[in-house]
Amino acid sequence: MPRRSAVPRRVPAAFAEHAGDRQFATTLARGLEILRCFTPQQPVLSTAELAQRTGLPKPTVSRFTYTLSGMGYLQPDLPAGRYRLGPAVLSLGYPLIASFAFRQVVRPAMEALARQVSGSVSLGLRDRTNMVYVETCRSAATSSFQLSDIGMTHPIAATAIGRAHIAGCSPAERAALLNELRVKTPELWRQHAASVTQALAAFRDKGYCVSYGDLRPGIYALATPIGRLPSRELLVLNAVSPSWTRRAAQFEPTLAPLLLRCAHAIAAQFTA
Amino acid sequence: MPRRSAVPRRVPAAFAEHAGDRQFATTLARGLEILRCFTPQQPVLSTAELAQRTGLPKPTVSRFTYTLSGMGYLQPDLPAGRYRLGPAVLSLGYPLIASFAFRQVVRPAMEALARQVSGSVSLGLRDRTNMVYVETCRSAATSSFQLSDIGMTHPIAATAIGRAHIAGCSPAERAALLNELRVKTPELWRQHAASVTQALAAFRDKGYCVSYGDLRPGIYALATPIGRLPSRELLVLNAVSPSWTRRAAQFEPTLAPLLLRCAHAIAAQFTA
DNA sequence: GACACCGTTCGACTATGCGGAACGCCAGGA
DNA sequence: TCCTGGCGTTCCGCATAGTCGAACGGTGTC
Repeated sequence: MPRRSAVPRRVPAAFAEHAGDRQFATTLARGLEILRCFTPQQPVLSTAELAQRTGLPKPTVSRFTYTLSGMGYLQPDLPAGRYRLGPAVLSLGYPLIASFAFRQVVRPAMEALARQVSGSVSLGLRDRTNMVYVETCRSAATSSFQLSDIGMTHPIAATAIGRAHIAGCSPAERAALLNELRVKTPELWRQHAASVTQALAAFRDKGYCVSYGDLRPGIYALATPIGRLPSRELLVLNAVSPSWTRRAAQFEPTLAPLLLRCAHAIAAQFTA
Repeated sequence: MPRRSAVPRRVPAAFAEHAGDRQFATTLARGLEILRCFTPQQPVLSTAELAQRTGLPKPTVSRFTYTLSGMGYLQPDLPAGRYRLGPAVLSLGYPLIASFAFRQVVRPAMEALARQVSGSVSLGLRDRTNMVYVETCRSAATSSFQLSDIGMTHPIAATAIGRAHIAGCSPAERAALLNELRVKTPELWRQHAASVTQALAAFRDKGYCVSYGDLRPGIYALATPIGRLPSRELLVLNAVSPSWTRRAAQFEPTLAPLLLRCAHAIAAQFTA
């Protein structure tokens, strides 16, 4: 009688919120979660590793890797049973990235700023509680600790670019966003709520936001909102630089004017 | 008594080949097919349009858009019931694009070539029967007919970059690839088989491949293979330019040396 | 050669996804 | 104001597509 049917489906923690949501296509979400497991640090993953990261049983992972490989989103790697992302994942983003025609135009200004700050300079958009880079320029000397590049994401609350986004929102948007951060990322919110409040106050005076190693120790960043795309999304510019810990006091005075000048240049080319 | 159960699941043509394949996760594949419907020309799609393009019934599409929106891959657009790609689609490609560190290094050489040819210059990798751009540079004056950019795909058989890929393959790889093209894209193969054969012969003499408007009338292109990435994938360089129809005879003599010089420069930085 | 680990295959079970039909909404026209 | 047509979502019974424990085969190690 202890009917085996009681085996509860091992729901990955990430989708707990959708339990009982008949509208939510679990299989689709789980499959996409496979693709999300890969990182620059772990570009090749085995079935067992994917199973561990997603919380799915091995046979399920196996079926997904089979399907995703067939569609080009994964590529089998040697030794057998290991997978890398396939070039097809880039083609998913193409229609979106092609709609950002301004990227070509503003690159020189961003490259110049990247050289000036000896770091990386990016344009980002919001995705739920994250900022996603849609364009990135790096100075030749950038330490390759974590490579900034198109598609990189950072939590809004913990970063200068995220705080600048909040600052650039309308009051209504801002209220909704802050609430979303509080509810959906309580841990990050607890850590950074104070810095966020402070950043918003500072923004009113100075026109930019900062992060002094909030995401990663020793990495300092500045950011400022630029304007709205035709699709109404808010575009934000940042400049990130390591190695200012020894002269922290010089960081803002030196770089903030450069950032703001670049932002204005970009905004000008925008409306033009 | 005409039991309704006979209702055959309306299988989208794209997955006909997987009918009865228990290993293939149809729901995942269908959901991803939704994302593939978007193009630069049609960046916003309604439920009805998605249903039409995928061949799926409206309620199914609705469930997928709900799921994909929740995950950030789609963004609801106004008026209600319309969708755009969300920034999260870019984050799927990040781990892959970050692994192409060479992009930063070779950009200047590519930009120079793009200016020289008054067109676009790209680096591409193979995805099944297509080439996918992993980096693109455009001259300022590029006619924006179809915007080359990261993630853009082109069929192998119909393009210079695809033919150059074939030329750069080992004999065993080439045999397998040509067979795959014949089987999986019979229509394209029929149209371009002769040009492919010709291109391979020409490659042995000259070291590059051409396409004189094979994909789109009036668009001429050159391409040459560069070398293997650490992951063993073959990297290929192309240069595309419109507006040479009036001086077709000048196209190759003028641009081919520039392309080859750029390719060698890139290859050098590679092995270094 | 035994063992440990891993990835895939098998198969029974049923929860999950499916999709026709109904519903509610909105815009345009009479 | 009331139709009408088109669209997107919701509903809900059905059965199929997904699930996952267990078994299997392959590989590397001691």
